[in-house]
Amino acid sequence: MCAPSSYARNVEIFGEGEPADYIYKIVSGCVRAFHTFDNGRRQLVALYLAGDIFGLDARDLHTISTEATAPSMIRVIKRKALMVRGGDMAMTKHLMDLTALELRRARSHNLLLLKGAQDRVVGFLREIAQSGPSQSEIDLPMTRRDIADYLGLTIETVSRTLTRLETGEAISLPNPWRVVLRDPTALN
Amino acid sequence: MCAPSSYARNVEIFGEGEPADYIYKIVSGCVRAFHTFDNGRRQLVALYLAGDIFGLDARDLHTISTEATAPSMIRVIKRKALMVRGGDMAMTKHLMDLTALELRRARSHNLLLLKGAQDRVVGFLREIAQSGPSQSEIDLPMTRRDIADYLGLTIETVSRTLTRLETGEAISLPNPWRVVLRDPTALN
DNA sequence: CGTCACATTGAACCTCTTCAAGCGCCGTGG
DNA sequence: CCACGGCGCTTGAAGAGGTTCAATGTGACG
Repeated sequence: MCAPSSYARNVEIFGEGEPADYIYKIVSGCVRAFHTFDNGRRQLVALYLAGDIFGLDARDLHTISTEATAPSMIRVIKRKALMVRGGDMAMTKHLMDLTALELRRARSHNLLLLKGAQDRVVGFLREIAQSGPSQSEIDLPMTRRDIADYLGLTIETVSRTLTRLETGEAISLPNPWRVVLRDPTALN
Repeated sequence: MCAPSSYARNVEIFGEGEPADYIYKIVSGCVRAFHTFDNGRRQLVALYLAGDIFGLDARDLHTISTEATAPSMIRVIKRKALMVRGGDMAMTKHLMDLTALELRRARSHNLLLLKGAQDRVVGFLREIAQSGPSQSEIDLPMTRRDIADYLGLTIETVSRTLTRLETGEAISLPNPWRVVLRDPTALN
């Protein structure tokens, strides 16, 4: 459709309240989707990785903001180019499936938010592992704050939980942005 | 489309894994949508009231179960009747808007789950108040367990929070299924 | 080499959960 | 008609898990 654009770390892709004229597909990198509260706190509602499509939540105005959490390549696609007059039914149906998928993801995220801190972190790791190329070597293209805001925890709890998993021989942390799953079954 | 059917309390409307051939519109009553875990615990992902439409989350198989929390009248509509061959674009677009709305609701529910117990209960009351006819008199067509499972709390905490709101003069509880908002502004 | 952003670690506090008991309502059956 | 039993709600006290506040550690970049 359109050549991918590149976004630097912490650069906004779209903001809450802006018209939703485009949808986005991540070629590489990572994007956070979040709400900002009055008190300055923010809550991530989703973390998108390579291959993910986002921007489908809105009817006409975006209800969330999005930023790159790491240098990213993102394909920007005009909505109107897809919903052509006369209607390509197959494409419309595909868009609806994608929205329904997004809904299921949001709900599975809900389930995660009701568990204890350890289960949340483990669930997060599984999530990221699935999206990545390797099942055992994960890299985290986001900060602890992003993870914490995504899981509804504090950065301290996330950090503590990761080190506890490491001392429990389940994972190892060569550096803060790299996780190696020692024993895939140990994440239970 | 079809005359509304009636469902008694705790009767299943559709179950996880069943084919998603229909969508549903509530005429009156209340429906819980939930996951059940291995340990028997369940988590409500949504509570639907009169006027709400549900069953849109699935591509082909339902990922959640639904039951009436109270005697309900529900209109059942065949999916195929809407997605007619050749395609009524306006209707398809409408379905997509509804799915996107559902996504936004799921996300706003996410936000609720990250707050303290009092904020969750208050948020829940506002939610129900908006769907009801009166802004100040709410009736709760579901049990404390439903509310607790919806908010990710225990029934004890829900109960305690409600009585604390009552002693704090914000609401009054003539009986367990009726809430009167004394001071709408006091819910802040 | 110093600074800044991010991550880690520790200790006190607070909220919600857990376990347990008691209450009120309503339908069933003697 | 009244007694009983079940179900749902309320209330209390002890315990666990996360948050908060504070200090330290570490790598990247000018």
